[in-house]
Amino acid sequence: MRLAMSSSSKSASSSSEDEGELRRGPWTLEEDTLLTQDIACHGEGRWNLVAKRSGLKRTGKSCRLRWLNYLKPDVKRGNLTPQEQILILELHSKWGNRWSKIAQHLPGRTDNEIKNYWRTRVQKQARHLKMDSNSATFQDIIRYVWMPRLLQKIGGSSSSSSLSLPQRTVLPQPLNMHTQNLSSQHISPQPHVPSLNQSLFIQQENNSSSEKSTSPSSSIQTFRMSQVPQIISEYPTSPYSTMVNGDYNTMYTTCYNDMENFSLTSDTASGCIKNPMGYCHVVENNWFGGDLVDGMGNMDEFWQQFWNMQ
DNA sequence: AACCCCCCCAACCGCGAAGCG
DNA sequence: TCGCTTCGCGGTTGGGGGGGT
Repeated sequence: MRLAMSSSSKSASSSSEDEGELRRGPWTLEEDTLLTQDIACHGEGRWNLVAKRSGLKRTGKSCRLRWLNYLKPDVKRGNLTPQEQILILELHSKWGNRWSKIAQHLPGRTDNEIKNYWRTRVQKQARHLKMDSNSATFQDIIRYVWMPRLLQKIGGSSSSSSLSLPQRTVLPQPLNMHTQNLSSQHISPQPHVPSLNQSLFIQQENNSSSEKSTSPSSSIQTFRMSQVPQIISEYPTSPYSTMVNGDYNTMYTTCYNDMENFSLTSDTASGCIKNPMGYCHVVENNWFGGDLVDGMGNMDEFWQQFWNMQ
C-alpha cells in the first residue's frame, strides 16, 4: 500500500496544500462517501474546491479522477462486452490513442478503462507478435482475426445485445463470396460473419513443404492481410484456394516476413519455424478446437489457444 | 505452504489547453 | 495580453491477487 505520501515523492505539495499531509493511494469508503455527498450537494466541477470543502486530504485532481472513473453512478463495472471491444478496436483504428474520444462512444466506460484494455490486451498481443500495435499489419490482424472472432461471439450468443454497433462500423468482410462453399463443412458461420479460417488462411495446393521455411527465394508469396480478399477473388485458380475443403491434417504456416507483409504457406511440419526472412508461426488447421463457433469464452482464451500452438 | 511471476487496473504524474480576471 | 488556476488527456506506475511451481 502507498497510502501515505512517500517523502521522496516530488510534487507532493503544490500551492494551497500546505496544511496537513495529502493522502494518496487507494480511496477508503469514508473518503468515497465524503466525496459523493459533496458532489450530491454542490455538483461536479471546481475540483480543488470540492477537495477543500469536503474535508478530503486529496488533491482536486484526485477527487475528479475518483469521481469520474469510479464513483459516478453511470460508470459501468465489469468486463467489456464483445460489442464494446469491437467498438474500441474500430474507433482506435480511426482515432488512435484518443481515449476520451473513444470513451464518449461507450456509455459508462471511462477513458482510463479503455486505455487499460488497449494496453493490457491489445498491446500484449502485438508484443507477442513482435509487432508495433500501430503497424498496418497488426491493424490487419485486428480487423481480420480479432474482430471476426468477436463478431462470431456476438452472432453465436443467443442473448440480445444492449449495445448495437453504430451504422458506420466497418465490419471485416473478406471472403464472404466463399461462404456458399462451406455447406459441407462443420463450420457454421453466422450470417455475414466470416469464419476465422475463411478470413485468414488460404491453402497452397502444390505442397512443396519444408524448404519454404528456410529459403527466402522459394515460392512464398507475400502480401498484406488486407489484400487477401482481392487476391482470392482475382486469382481463384491460382496456387491458392480458400481453405474450405476440410483437410484437417494439413498444417499451415503463417510467415511474417517483415513488419508490413506476410506470406501464407502450407507445411506438414509442426512447431515454430524461424526463417531467414523473419518470424514464422506454425498453426494447425484445427487450432481453434475444430468448431469455430464453440468454446471460445473470450479473446484471451482465443489468443491463449493461438499461442499454445506455437 | 511458500514462493515467485505476471497481469490487471486504480491511481498518479506531467503537460498542454481552456477559462477567467 | 498576461498570468494564474483549473481542467482534461495520455502515459506510467505499482499494489494486489491469481496462477504456476
